[in-house]
This record gives sequence, C-alpha cells and structure tokens, in this order.
Amino acid sequence: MFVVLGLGSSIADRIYHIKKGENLILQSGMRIVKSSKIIKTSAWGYISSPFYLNKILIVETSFLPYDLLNTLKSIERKVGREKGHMQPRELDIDIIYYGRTVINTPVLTVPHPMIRFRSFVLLPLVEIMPYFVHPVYNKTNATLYREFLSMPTIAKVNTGIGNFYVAFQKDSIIKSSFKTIEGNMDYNRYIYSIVRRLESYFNGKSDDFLDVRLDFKGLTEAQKIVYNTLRTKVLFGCTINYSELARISGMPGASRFIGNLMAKNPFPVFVPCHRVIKKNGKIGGFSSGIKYKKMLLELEGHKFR
DNA sequence: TGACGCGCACCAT
DNA sequence: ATGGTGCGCGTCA
Repeated sequence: MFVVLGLGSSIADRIYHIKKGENLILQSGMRIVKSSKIIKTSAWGYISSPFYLNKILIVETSFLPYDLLNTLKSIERKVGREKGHMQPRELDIDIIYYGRTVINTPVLTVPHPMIRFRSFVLLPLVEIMPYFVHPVYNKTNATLYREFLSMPTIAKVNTGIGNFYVAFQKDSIIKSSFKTIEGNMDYNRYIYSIVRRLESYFNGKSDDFLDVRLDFKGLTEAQKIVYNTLRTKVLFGCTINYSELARISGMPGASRFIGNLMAKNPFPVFVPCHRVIKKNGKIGGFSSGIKYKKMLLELEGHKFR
C-alpha cells in the first residue's frame, strides 16, 4: 500500500530532525518512493509560535493504518521528547493519505482532515502528486490547492475569554467573528501586523483600526453609512446609545433598525458595535454573546456588573 | 404589502 | 425598579 506522510519540525535543528525521522521510517521497513522539497512555513494557529519546516513523502508500506499510526508515533518519540497537541516539537508525522482509504474514528482520520487548509501540505502535494484525487472531496490535489488560494485567510487571536477570528482577502478584511471562520492560514506581513495590534488591543491598548480596509461590498447604502459613522465617530473608550447613533447617521428614530444592524455587524471590533448600548444605561445585546460585549467594554475602561 | 428586530418613550404596577 | 404597549425605521420576502 502506498501512503503519503507529512513531516514537520519546529525546533532546531529542524533539518536534522526530519532527516532522522526519514531514517527511522526506512528502518521500520517502509520504502520511500518519492519525496518533496522541504518548505518553510509560519506556524499554523497561534501566530507567535516559531516557524516550521515541512516536507511530504510517498512511502510503500505493508503496515495497516493503526499499526502505521503507532509506528509513526514511536518514531516521533524517538526523535523528540513527548509534547502536547499544538506544541512546538522536534518532529511531527501525519498520515495525509493511506492509499484511497477513508478512515473516520476518534483516533485516526484519513485523509488528514486539514489538508485543504494547509499550504505546507498542499504545496508539496502539488509538487509530487498533483493529479492524485482526494477520495473524500473527489478533487485533485492541484484543484484543492487552487481552491485554497481563493479562500480567505483567517487570522486567529486569543482574547482571554475565547478566540477572535479575522478573514482577509487581498489585504482587506471581509469578516471578523468570535466564532470560527473557515479559510486558509496563509499569513503575510500585513496580516501579522494586524494580529499584533489585535493582541495589544485585547490587552487594553487603545486602537481604533481606522487605517484597516473593510470590505463593505454587499451592504446597502444605509448600512455603510451607519457602520462608517460608528467606526469613525465612536472611538475607543466612548459609548453611544442606539437612537443617538441613528441620529448622527442621519436617520433619526431608526434606533430599532440600528439594533438590527448591530446584530448582523460583519466586522465586530473593527466596527465597534460593542460601544452601542441602551439609553437607560443597560448594556443591550451582542450577537456573539453578551460576555464578549462586557469584556470589550471593560477593556476600554467601562464597568458593568 | 407586511412582518421583523441587540430600541425608545410612556404608561402601568 | 420591572413590565407591558404602540411607535418608529430600513430590509427582505
């Protein structure tokens, strides 16, 4: 059976760890049929982690899936110390494909479930087996990579009480959310800089993100006016009530419409709908969950019980 | 045309 | 201080 393995290392000496992994794979009786170039990538998930080197191998083996998994785990252990999930490690080996077999159990998912979100898997796959058809999506690796490139890039920031996600398309933000957004992790320098600013913001530093481009297409004229008014006139540390925001947006009396608009704000934090509170001093609603509105207002210096 | 919503003012307890 | 009732407004079906 031919299988595709993904090797990665995020602790120096990375090349040495990968090389050692390959040798142990050979020693365990597998035959390396083809191997990709090594590529360098930023860490997946939390951006502050160190960089990775990755490569993939096509190997020929007689191991059955679970035996293969155990063998690879023991190789990982031989190369490095025991590490938790998502921690930097000497060597990480994933089963990308096991022939055309599909496995879906708590211990093992094959093909690897994150293939279509990871350039460090897709890029080498395109290099050494572009026309292999993914048995679940029924698409070639080349197609998966093309789809990956047209996905938004998702930055993920820890807020202290949950994650905050920002979806970028060509250096402009198309959506932000306190819930997971689907997309790739293909960060660039600009996205890094926004993430660093968000990290500071969630630590209490004042930032209105007015230079950040938000993609307002698909919104009505009235919606754009309200979001822009809120964004540019109600800055860090301020609050406003729904009817007052309606008034300064040029639509007096539309407080209920404003509430509606805040509820479906595609850009929480960047369009600061958390600063819109009720006239009687109560906090009002928040579509992502009221705890986030409280958290944001508190880090901007307000008190709510 | 008519319902709907993260509100508001006004009136009741 | 709570709790109901119309009212208001732009959307979407």
